[in-house]
Amino acid sequence: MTVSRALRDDPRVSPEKKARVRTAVKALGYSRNEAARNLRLGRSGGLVGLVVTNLANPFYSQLALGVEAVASEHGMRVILGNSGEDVARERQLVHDFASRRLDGIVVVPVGSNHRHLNAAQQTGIPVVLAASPPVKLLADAVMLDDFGGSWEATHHLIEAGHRKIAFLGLQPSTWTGSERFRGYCAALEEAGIPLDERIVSRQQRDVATAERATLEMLDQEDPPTAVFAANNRNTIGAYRAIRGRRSNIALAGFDDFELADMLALPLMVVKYDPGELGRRAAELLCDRITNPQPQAESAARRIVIPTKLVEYGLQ
Amino acid sequence: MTVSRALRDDPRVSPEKKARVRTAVKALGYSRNEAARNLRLGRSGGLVGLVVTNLANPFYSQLALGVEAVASEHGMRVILGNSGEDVARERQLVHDFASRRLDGIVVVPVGSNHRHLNAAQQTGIPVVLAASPPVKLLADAVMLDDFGGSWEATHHLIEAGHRKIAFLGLQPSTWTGSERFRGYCAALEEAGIPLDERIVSRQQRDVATAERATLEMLDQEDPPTAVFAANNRNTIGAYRAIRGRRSNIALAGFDDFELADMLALPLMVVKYDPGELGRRAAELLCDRITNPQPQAESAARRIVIPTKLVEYGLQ
DNA sequence: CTGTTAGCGCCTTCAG
DNA sequence: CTGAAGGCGCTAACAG
Repeated sequence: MTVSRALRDDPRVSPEKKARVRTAVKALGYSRNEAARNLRLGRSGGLVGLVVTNLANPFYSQLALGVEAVASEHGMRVILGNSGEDVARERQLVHDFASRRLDGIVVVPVGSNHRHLNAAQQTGIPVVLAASPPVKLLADAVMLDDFGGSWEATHHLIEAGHRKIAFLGLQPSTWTGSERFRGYCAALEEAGIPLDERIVSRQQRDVATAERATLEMLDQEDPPTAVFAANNRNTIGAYRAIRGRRSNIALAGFDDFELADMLALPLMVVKYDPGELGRRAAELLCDRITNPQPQAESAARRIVIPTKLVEYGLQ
Repeated sequence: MTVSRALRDDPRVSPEKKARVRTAVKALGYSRNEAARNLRLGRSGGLVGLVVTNLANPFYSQLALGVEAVASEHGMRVILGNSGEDVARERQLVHDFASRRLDGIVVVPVGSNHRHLNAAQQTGIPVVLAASPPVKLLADAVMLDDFGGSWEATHHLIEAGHRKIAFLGLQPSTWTGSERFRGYCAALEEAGIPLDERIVSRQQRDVATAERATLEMLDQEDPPTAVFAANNRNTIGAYRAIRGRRSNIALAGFDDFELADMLALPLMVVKYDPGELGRRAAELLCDRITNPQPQAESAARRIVIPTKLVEYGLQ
């Protein structure tokens, strides 16, 4: 008992006894069981969970770095979960995090069904979404200007004279997949260009499939003169295809990426700071953790990270 | 009690009752407190710590992904710590992990002083090093063939006729910084080429400084005809410099990276799988966790990941 | 098949 | 200033 008190620096223990405790602790190699302590104190160990779909994608690793940085500033650590684009795995991770009684969770959701997040939230754990707004859920979220960025890039291609602009995208069921396509469609519509389904492909999740999809389009009898790719995987896949075919059609893509400015063909990207996405999400989360409020009373917050169109010239 | 049993799938509970429990659990949003469970079972929370220097570098994010994957297979989660190349922060992270009683720690150490790891190990937590061997420490480690890879790349440049080959590297105090330089030196020595300190620069940790260092070399009166860069940051920095100057000197670098094969100048890289590094490290760690042995009795294990020289042609 | 007892390591509360 | 009692949420071992 006295040791317990000494270790947490209780003023009721005399300084000399504290010193004796310290030396004994060091000699015996004792260290307090934080898990038991936290159980008794009814609090969790200063841990936040982070669920991303694919850490190998620089977008997510930069986001993770941002979350880690802010969490660290608040004295918290981050538990990492990689869902690998698998909804079941995401659900499992969130459930695991909830039963570990983490202090909060940041999720970049795979799909559009967020019921499993609801369950976690019900247990009193704050949840913040990144890159996608909550569905049937009252939760804070940090998002990108998906629509605006896509619209701007497509609009720019149109202004440059293109009328046959292909779209390479993520699955329509995802928020970003849908919003970025919507931005593309809106820009076409404003210019009076009808949507041509033959040059729209929306199922690519990696570079290889994006490259294949682009090659198929290039091989059509009436190929596009430009491509808008909805994320960095699609942009890089499209670049590989275009470059491989020695084609010189224009390319624009959502997401900036390393070496984008050093490629052999000009490229336009919708740029933003993925780290900022992570930082803002972690800030919202830490705020919820330190100022817990009844869900009903406080409205869910939304933060939108702006995007910027950047043109990389010929290197 | 019955719920407790049902949840852990005890055969003594009837299937139909289990079903009732499941629905009730779902309805109430209950989830078992893993901390309390672990406390009772006398085991720790199934968490391993991972300390990396910079998650924004794809090398580390791929490594982290590998660690996460293997840890997951073993039913463990990963706590992430980004040291940001700061030794003090690394020490702090390791100490924090130790007092949280994690089941194990994977560290990519910043410096060459590993005393703080010793302290963690003393508390009975297995430690595995990645990318660098332990110093004054009995611990498992997974490493790259730093020397061999660097030797091979430099040797290849020499065989191509180069005699003035610059070296761009990490700080000499780090293991990789030292080993990769040693490989470079050995290849030069075998070819009877004296080391020219004017074209050796060993302090670059990021792309910007690497680019600057390369530019300085290119501006020398007797510039190198080739560059060997000791990691992906230096290679990309060197590429930017060379391309920016419209120079066409040869470039080789340790680490493969995305789009390396799509650049406008040919490039040679020392390729290996960073994910494999993480996976093997996590495997060693999980083995230590499941088969705990007195330190003294079991020798520290070493795994070396092979490298392969790859030439990317002109795109 | 289900309930009771006891205790994991710690801390709060109340006596000494 | 220090100790004893009780309990955080869970489960192994033993009844019933």
